[in-house]
Amino acid sequence: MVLSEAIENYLKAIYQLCHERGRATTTALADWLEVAPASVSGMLKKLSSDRPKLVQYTRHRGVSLTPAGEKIALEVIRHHRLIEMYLHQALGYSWDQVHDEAEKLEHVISEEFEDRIAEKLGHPEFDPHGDPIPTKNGELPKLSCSCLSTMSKGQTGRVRRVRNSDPALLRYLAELGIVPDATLTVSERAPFGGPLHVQVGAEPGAAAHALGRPVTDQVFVEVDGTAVDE
Amino acid sequence: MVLSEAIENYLKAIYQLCHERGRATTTALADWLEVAPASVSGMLKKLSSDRPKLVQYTRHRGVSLTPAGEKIALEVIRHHRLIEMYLHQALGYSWDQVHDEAEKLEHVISEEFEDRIAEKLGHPEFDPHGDPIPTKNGELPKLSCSCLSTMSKGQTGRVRRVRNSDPALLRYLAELGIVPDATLTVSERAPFGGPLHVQVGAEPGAAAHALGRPVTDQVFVEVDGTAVDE
DNA sequence: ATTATTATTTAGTCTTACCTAAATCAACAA
DNA sequence: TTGTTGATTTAGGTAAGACTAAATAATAAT
Ligand SMILES: [Mn+2]
Ligand SMILES: [Mn+2]
Ligand SMILES: [Mn+2]
Ligand SMILES: [Mn+2]
Repeated sequence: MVLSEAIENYLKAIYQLCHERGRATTTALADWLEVAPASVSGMLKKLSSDRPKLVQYTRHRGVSLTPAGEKIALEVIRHHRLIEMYLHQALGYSWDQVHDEAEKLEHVISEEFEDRIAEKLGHPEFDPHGDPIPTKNGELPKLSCSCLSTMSKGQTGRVRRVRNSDPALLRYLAELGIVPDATLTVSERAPFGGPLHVQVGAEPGAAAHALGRPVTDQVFVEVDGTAVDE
Repeated sequence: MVLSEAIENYLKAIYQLCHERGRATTTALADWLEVAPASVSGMLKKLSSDRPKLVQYTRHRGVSLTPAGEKIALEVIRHHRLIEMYLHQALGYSWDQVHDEAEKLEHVISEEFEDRIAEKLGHPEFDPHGDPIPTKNGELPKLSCSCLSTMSKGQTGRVRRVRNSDPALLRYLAELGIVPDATLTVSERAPFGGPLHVQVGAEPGAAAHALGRPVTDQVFVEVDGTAVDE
């Protein structure tokens, strides 16, 4: 069963939408994949009538993945994130460059290639943006963290994940040192949705950066003292 | 101007056929690409009427590349051979595994990727089979060597290139140590197209391997003393 | 309970790249 | 010169996967 690039992208998109927004609708898929809604309808009809059944679809009611479909989606996501990590670590790509390249490569590499880069990287659990890399049997490392936008003054934490959105934003964050594993402290929080002031690094004297909501929404932090201590 | 995978494969095939057999005919292309001759006719008609013109084609008369077409063919070949080399050197693929993976990857990697792996490899001139890697401006390192089948008893030389054909044959040759840069001596030559006895390595006492014509036809050697000395 | 709006599907086309079967061309021998 | 034959092209068709425009269903507003 060899799937087209288009189908792999649909399965991946359905997976992501279901997990990030609870459900995958025709329009949301059309937006995500940058095709016309009518094209999505057509593809969903085809996918749900194909066997083995990869998606569960009822007209006007959105779509979800069957276990078989989810397995494939996770394989493609594993390819994507492993490739991103490899480009970053082994070939020196910056984290804002890796996505587009991975988007193409994910569909053409062999299992051999996947295994060898995973090996070279020491079987990483996360990609350069902090997104978890599914294992070969489709398990996802859990990561528990909260959005930087929700942190309050005085809280400290460690950056776990940055949403892989606009390359320019990623470059900006990298400049500030806001990358996975960095330590953050919220030193100030302006009222009425005003900017958040954030210190990067462990030193208490570090300069604070003022970050607006569009930025803090993209950053996820594991806040210190979240787990009960002692 | 972004070309489909199919078109890139046609251009590459036309290039290779013209250089290895003098001309590219419809049937030869159909064989090479494993499609029906009718499909080749259709594609050649399309390619030769597209602009910019990548091929020069007259019905019943074969096809050749225009300078623009040759430029693209060489870019794809550069991709292919660099990728083969990278898979071999950086990821530990054996030389019989690299071709199929490269055949897919060559169409999807970016210039960035090309540049970075070329850099990592130290801008190699040859791929794992000894095929020359075109430079970024489309120049091909020359390699002057002759087929092992044509060598006579007592001649010594250095393996330069092995035709990238059957993976099983490549594995066999690797076992014998017949890989680019190896030193060979023809110790015996049976008459009437009989096997060639070949010693691998520089030591005079090395065991000789008997190789049949189908094997020796695939191996190319730079024979010692070919150039006038003193 | 209607009406207006938005989301989604259906209908009808298009492009790319392949296929088979039938027609035609080119080259060579009789 | 005229067949014969192998190579090649044309004709007609399929399958993906996209699109636009028109129809319909679902949802929200009156
Ligand atoms: Mn993709
Ligand atoms: Mn990522
Ligand atoms: Mn190819
Ligand atoms: Mn090669």
